[in-house]
Amino acid sequence: MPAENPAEEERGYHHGDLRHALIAAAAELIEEQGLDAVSVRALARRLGVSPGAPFRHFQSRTALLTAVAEEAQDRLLEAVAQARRQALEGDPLSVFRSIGEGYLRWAFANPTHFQVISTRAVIDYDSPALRQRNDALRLTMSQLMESAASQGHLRPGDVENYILGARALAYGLARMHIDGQFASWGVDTDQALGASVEVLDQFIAAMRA
Amino acid sequence: MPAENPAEEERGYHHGDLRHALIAAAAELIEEQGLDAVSVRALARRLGVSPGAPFRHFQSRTALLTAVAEEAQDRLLEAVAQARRQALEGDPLSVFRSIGEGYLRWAFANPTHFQVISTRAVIDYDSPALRQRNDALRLTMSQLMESAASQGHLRPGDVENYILGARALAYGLARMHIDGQFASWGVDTDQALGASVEVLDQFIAAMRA
DNA sequence: ACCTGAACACCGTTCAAGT
DNA sequence: ACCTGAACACCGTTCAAGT
Repeated sequence: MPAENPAEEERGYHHGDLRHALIAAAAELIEEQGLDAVSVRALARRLGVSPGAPFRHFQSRTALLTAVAEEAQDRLLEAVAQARRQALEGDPLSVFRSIGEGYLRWAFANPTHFQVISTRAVIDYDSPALRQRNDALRLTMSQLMESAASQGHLRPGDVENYILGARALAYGLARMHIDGQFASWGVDTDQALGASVEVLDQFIAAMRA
Repeated sequence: MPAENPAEEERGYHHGDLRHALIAAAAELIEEQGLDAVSVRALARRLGVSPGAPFRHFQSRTALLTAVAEEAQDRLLEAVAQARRQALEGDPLSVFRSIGEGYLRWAFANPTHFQVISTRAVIDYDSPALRQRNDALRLTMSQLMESAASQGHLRPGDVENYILGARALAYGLARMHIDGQFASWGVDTDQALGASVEVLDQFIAAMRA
């Protein structure tokens, strides 16, 4: 974070923090017009630099989108962490439920960013940063499940399967939303989040001992 | 299916069934090199026609890929139907489990085609053909769940939530695979199908009364 | 009826040359 | 150190003109 922070408005900035400006502009464009609209050239145009300039800061379009994904994943994990803090009172399984709901709320509120995080082929999955953050979430889920199991709150069955299943359930619901599949499921777009949370609730209830 | 069926090999076919040839070539290219490699121009080159020729048969690249998706969805539904036939003996919930396994097996065996079916932005989701086939699968799931419920095999809870949840679970597992997320889950690619079927098993067991 | 081939407005990426 | 601007090899799509 250097001291320079030139006004992006009006004309006339040709230097400055192009790297971060690119990430921010990409995040904006994704929100406004979807992933496909994010071309390196369009970003360069938006920031008033030449088509080749972004490549001083990112190896490729994929590398740029990976940086966007890392930022988005940070916000997702923040949302999950906040959901966890607000749910301190309950037993492990209801905390688990709360972080699932936080995950779903964020994904439904930020569909295109969720898409960037989750879609391979658009980002570089070998990114250590992405992997670390993903591991952090998995660890949180594991700990909650393990303590639910050791406190006898969990139905018989392999704990790893419950963790992976819960993750796949939330991931599936979020992707069904961004892939536009709730419509063909008889669920209106504005009811999709509510329906998803209900589903999550019921499946976690089914996991209880 | 017209009588003409010119040899695609060697040189020299400029007419023929270009429409179906395009769909077949697209399916091949998807399998060989992934979705991104499927450009209209590359297909035209492969079939020895000019860049504009495909547009006599499809409005757009999206329309072409939608046709590919319809074919792929047919094969997926066939796989599911076959799984159902082979599982006639059991109670409704174990039939349900079998079609889930059939779904997963197909998705894991045909990842790029599953991607084409499921990814909006690449195909036209308003396609009536796609919607009809999707409805057919949903109806099958509904019937099995309803009869499981009426025979008292199902745990208390809203039946619709179980159906949507089961679908989201299978969809999520399949998409986690094509999105390359099992690696960061500590599951090798060649174990992903087995792990997914186990998860499905355990969740269906949890739904039992 | 179907196809060609040129054209238009885009891409991602590279690289000499400028400051 | 960072950026420009031209260049290369691609796209999807349109459309007159050919057969």
